[in-house]
Amino acid sequence: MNITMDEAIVRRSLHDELVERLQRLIIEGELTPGEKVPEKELCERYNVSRTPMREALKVLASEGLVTLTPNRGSSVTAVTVDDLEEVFPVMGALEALSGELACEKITDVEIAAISKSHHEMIGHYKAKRLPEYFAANEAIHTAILKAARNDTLAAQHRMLSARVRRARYLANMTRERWEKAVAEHEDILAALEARDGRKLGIILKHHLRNKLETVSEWLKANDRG
Amino acid sequence: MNITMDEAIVRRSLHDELVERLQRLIIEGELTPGEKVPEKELCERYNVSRTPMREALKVLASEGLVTLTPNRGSSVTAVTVDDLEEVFPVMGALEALSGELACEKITDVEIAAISKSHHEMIGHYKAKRLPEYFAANEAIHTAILKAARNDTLAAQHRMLSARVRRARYLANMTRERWEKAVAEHEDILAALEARDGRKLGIILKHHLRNKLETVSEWLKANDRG
DNA sequence: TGACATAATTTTGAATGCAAAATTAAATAT
DNA sequence: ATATTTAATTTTGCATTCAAAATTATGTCA
Repeated sequence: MNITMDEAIVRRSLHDELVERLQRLIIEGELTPGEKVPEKELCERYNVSRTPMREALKVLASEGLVTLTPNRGSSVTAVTVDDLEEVFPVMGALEALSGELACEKITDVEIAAISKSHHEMIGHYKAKRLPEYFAANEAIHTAILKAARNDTLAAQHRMLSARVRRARYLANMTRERWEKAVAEHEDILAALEARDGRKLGIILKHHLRNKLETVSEWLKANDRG
Repeated sequence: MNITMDEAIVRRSLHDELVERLQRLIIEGELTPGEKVPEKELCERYNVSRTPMREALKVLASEGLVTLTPNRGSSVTAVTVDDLEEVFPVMGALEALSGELACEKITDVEIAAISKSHHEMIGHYKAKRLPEYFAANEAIHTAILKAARNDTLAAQHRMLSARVRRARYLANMTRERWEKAVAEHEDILAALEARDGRKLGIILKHHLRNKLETVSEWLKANDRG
């Protein structure tokens, strides 16, 4: 066998592991939208048989990352502007809810941690370190979601965010947008510290809408879909 | 073979068909919460092999209807009060959004259809025909969701509603609650006809909260969770 | 008899095998 | 040469098989 085994899987159920790995491949763009999923190739790469691979693909399909066409396999779902305009309102509703719930339940310790991430993020912004900025940003949103203490909410959000994260990776922000996003984050932290759930919900929804605009402008410019 | 074949499947992909059938089994309570899913039995019943059955179970697991435990198979996820209290806020947010979007996009024809269902529902209420009432009720909510023109939203809602519908089946309403629900439906129709999205969103969220109370009271009374 | 160990059985997870469908390649006719 | 069959190949969906893990049954000894 002439296969590189260095990516072979060891722990827990294969299909579960595969779901995660394929998700990453799609989100990070190694598998590009519209492309047919090379089932056989992936099986060889991860050194698994088709059974767990196909199980994983079924799960990804139910999450909307992959599209199954009867008798002709699976392809990576394309991210179109239309698609994003569907997903974002739903995510917006979920984020708003997460903000409201978080304010009810968040602890001082958690707020402190978010505040820390926030200031780190500002530092990365000022130094124009985009990847680190993104990481801190994501940490904040994840922390808010976690503070909402609702696994169902978190799961739904995670599913949708997988569908758009890919797009977010590609679209880079203009100077003004970035500035605006940072300003919004100041409001987010303030609302959180004031435990003003309604306000936080509204801000998060707006914040997301701005992201949508960034991304969908980019998509329209670099049309492919 | 000593198996009744009358439930055997013919059309489209087996796993897809199975997802639907198992969902029904769970929602309608033939498979009860906590119970281990009798994989082999179900395979025989539907006359399929374990491969598509397991694919279907993986999908249901990602939707939260069943729980997979490594090396010891799948069991029907139990609906506890805690669980419901997680799911309902999320559904509430989605329903509110569906109300808002529906008001923006709904056609006069669709409103007329909903109005018709509404009046039928009132008829069933007055005649105390509970099952027919439920059916008309569901038709209305489905129509609103459809009018929102957002497949992502519909899909998310459908997933969550599967998790609670089962509970709704069991819990029957008191006279006052029923009356209240009908009154709320008058408001729903009115907001829809006025195309007042914000208002409809709020009403739908309240409406759902009342449902939660009905169901969770029942669950607490008949505790099994 | 009851606690523990050991063997038989069942269940589970995943690989392999096989037939039908789809795709590609080759061949024939126009 | 181009369109149209026809044949070969690949891919897909599902059944079957197999090994490992878990469960149950049986046996042993205090």
